[in-house]
Amino acid sequence: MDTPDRAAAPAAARAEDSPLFSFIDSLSPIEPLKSAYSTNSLQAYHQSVNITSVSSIFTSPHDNAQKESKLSKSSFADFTENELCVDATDKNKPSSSSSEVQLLARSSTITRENQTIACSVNEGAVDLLKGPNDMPQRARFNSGSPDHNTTPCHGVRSDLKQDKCRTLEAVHTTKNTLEKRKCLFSPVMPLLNGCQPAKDNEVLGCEWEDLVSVTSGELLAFDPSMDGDHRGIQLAVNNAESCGYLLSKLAGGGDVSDRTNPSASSQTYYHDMVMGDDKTENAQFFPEDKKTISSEEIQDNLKEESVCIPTGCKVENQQRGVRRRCLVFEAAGYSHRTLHKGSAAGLSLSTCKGKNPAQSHANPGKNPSPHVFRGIGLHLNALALTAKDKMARQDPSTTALVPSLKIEQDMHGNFLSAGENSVHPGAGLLDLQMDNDDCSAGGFLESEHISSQSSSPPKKRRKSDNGDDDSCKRCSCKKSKCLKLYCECFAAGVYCSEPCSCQGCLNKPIHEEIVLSTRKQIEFRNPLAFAPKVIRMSDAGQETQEDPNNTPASARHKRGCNCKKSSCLKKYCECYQGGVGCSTNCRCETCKNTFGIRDGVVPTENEEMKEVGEQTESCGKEKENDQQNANVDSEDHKLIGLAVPITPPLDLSSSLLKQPNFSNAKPPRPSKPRSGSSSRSSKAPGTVQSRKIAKVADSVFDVEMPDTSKDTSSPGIVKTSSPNGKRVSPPHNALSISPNRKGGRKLILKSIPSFPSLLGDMSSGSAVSNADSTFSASPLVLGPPS
DNA sequence: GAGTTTGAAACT
DNA sequence: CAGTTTCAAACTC
Repeated sequence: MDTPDRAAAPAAARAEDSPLFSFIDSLSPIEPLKSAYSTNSLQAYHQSVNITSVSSIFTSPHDNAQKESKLSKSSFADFTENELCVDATDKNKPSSSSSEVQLLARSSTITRENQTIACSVNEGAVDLLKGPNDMPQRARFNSGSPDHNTTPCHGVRSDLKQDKCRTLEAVHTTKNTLEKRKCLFSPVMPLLNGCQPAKDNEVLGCEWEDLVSVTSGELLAFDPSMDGDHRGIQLAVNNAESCGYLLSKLAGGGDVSDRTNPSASSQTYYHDMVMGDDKTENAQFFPEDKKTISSEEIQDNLKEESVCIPTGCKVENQQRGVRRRCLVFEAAGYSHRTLHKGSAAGLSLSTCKGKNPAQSHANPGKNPSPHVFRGIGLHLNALALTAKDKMARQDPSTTALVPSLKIEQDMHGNFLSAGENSVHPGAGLLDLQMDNDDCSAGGFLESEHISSQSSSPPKKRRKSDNGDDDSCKRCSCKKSKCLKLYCECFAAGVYCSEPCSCQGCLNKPIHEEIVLSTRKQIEFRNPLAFAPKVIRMSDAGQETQEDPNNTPASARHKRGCNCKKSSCLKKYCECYQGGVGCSTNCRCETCKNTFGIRDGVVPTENEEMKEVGEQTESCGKEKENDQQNANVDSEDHKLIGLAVPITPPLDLSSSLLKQPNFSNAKPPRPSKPRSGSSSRSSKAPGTVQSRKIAKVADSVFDVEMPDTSKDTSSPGIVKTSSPNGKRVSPPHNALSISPNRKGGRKLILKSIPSFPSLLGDMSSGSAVSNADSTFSASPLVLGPPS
């Protein structure tokens, strides 16, 4: 089976490529896309929107490039796999019985070429797996190469990574795709904001180049010769005008696409970015034959579980996801390769990439791009769970999935970060989180995919299959029907699966509508409900610089815990559970969180925690207001940084999409204002916190929200947060609506927006949404379910 | 494995 | 918005 497919697909792809190239150059390569879209049955409306927007806009090149790239990626992946498999001997793709095997074969073949890359990736991946949360990751990243870090591979297992990375340029393309997306966003952002063109140009140019190069690369990937073409394309793309145009179009793309949902425009955009790409990948890249094949293969994989792909229509989505993942991996590896190669041909690529990598390398913290990819800002919840899940995954296939998941995350992250990147370097922070979270996030994604795939209840998620972990445990809900946040699965945006011991569970693909509607409701009530519980700043430039170790500490619990008896030393404490130190948002009474004490609590023990250093800032000692303030600021900054990266997307989303949620979104319940441990909070929670918050808010806003947002600093925010010392800030509000909260929450808020975007992607996809974000977002965006 | 504890989530 | 109840995870035995 495979062989023929392979042959056909590659041939087609190549054929397209050359034309595509020309098209791209001329800016009129839509046809292929159409075909792809047409072929893709997924979401007709989404597609149409996407297509229209894209094609109509300029995107021809970009879109095409992106799509193509994606397609090419996927196709590459497939091809590579196939080819490799064949070459390697594993030809047995037959049933694709073992994608892994194939991968391995590939990897073996390719490995030589990309040894360096694979190694780096592997390292990162391995580390990640081991230490989802903490420093270890950083360390790994740090130790590794920033690039590696940037590579989405984190979550991915070494095997997979290697495979994919080795697989080829495909990897590179993937990465490029991400960058592209970023570029798109970034440019868009500036345009929207009317930000500096110059920077934009650079960024855009670079990014675009990357994108283009990527796309082209993807397309071309097969043929090295393509590089030259890419260059040409890149050049064309490079034009700021084009970029701006594209961006404007993208921004405005909603108009075109909007037809259905105005709010969806942004989403749509995202969809286009993600889904569209995927689709394109699938469709375009793969000729129909290929598609069918791919789907079949996927199904097979599904059976095997190695690949989590849903059957039927969903299959496409999953495939997308898979491919994305593949792409990501590929991209990561690819990028590395390119770097290593430093080939002249690579110039085009290198320039673009060069920057990214360079940035990343140069300033791990800074470089958003790389980091960005990783972290989407997905929900920590998912992270925790997912990470475990990932880990848990027994099947090798799972491993593959993991990577894919990461990829998706990365993708999302890219989107989110993209805008940010251009605007703020802070994106890196997000990335960091993502990094840490990657595993989880990836897992989450997987789970989703799986769940979707599995539409069968059992597959849902494998959080704890292995049982490794703790976090991955499955739920055992009895009364909530797994439709409340009580349910870990639901909270994580994952369908319940076999491992779950829940009763009367409605959190299954079968009840997707119910699930989505419920999600909507919950989100409506609390926009942050599905947001990550913990924000990690792993790499935040600042922190990183200070101490890699600090990372964990830097991470903060979004809402903050309200622990009374557990002293934040048990899993009852979300902060502790998330491996992060308590923040000013926490209302814990006797905080002894080893990851970082909040304030008030003296770190007798804390001292041990290196983190303390970091945290100390936050934990602070509110008592020492001044110092605290400074510290807080630092934290805030961290948070801000995180938020910032996300923000751009938000802006976009908010501006374009403006989901009802945001508007409606109320500030989530701020957790009760408990006096919180800190003496202070009880006494003058408002004052101290307010101060901090104000500062933070200011800084944040400064960074994030250039203009309007600052209003957030408005007293109102303080109020909300004040009582307990925690700040309650629903991300959503911050975004679109309100200026209510700011502070640390702002970060969250920003991140939130990202969700929607992601959702969009996911939503378009199959029933199963992605991770939390998808989940939360999807409903919002799609809105249908309710 | 059952029971208790805990704190978040949900409700009023 | 605050207080109470419900819930399921975390923990203990």
